[in-house]
Amino acid sequence: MPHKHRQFQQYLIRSGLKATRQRQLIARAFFATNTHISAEALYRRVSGRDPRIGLVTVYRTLKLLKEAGLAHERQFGEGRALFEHASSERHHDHMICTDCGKITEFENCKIEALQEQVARRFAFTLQYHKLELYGLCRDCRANVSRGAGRVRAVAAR
Amino acid sequence: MPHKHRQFQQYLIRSGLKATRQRQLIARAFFATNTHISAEALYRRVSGRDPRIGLVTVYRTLKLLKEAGLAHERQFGEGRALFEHASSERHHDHMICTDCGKITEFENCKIEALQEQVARRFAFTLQYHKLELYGLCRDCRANVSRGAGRVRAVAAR
DNA sequence: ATATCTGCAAAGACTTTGCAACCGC
DNA sequence: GCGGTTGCAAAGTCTTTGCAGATAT
Repeated sequence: MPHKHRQFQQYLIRSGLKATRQRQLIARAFFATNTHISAEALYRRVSGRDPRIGLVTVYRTLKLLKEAGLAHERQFGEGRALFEHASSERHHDHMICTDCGKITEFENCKIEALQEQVARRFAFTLQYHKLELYGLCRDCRANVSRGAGRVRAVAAR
Repeated sequence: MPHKHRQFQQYLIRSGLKATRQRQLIARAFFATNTHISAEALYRRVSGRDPRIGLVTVYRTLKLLKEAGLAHERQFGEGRALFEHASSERHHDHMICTDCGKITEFENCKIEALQEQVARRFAFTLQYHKLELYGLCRDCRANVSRGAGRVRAVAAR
């Protein structure tokens, strides 16, 4: 997807910033992911291609990607932040497996409408919301019910 | 409310732990709050009564309160954790003012039912969820529309 | 050429842990 | 007295910042 990468380049130019080798590499690695990724995990990926890149630069580039509107930062109650593509996708919420850590996205208009309703009742001006469902994903549920020796499949972190 | 305090005492005894002066003071101060409070803020409150108490002891006592089922720890995307009474209250969600930080609790069965429905559709076994609505509370909304020089009323932190 | 970047190390915010002195029971 | 506790300091985790040398335009 060179499209997002071009958007990033344009953002850099527009802002008088430089399209350095590191930024290109980090942005490309980020756009190549299709799930939520931590700064640390992204750092490990780019380290494979250029071991001299620092974790700090990854943090700084993720910040730029957010400013460019190309990345969202999410806090799922664990310590660290996870980043996902922003692009043109619509709003969505998350379902997080407490066993393997897998994150699934979903959206539900009815829930959103009810949220608006609740806010109205409290004379609250809704700006944004966060809805996270925690539980066992299909696979982990199967493993548990099978009583299998669960291997905690830790996702790329 | 000496009731919760007694529950805590009983939990300590049952667990072979000691009801020290510090624990009693911290628990009492916690039960005396009626809102969400950070470890730091609670520490400042007990410091007023006994300046020799350490922040570490506050953290440790909050952990005990959680284990006793008397406190819940919440992460609202900011850095630090906030603690609230658990007691016998039913599940509820939160509405957080992005201006003054005020936290309002609410519950809505219809939303909960829809969450179950979403989970079912993904063959996901729901364990718990987190729903947070962010926006302007009634007061801050009024201030903004009035164009008043907003004073960011920072809650006890 | 020069203003921006990088990477290191260090700092910062929040929370936990190691340890010697201390104190309920 | 014994074993749990405290408070200090130190460590740990995640993220940001200061700075001298490096680099894009």
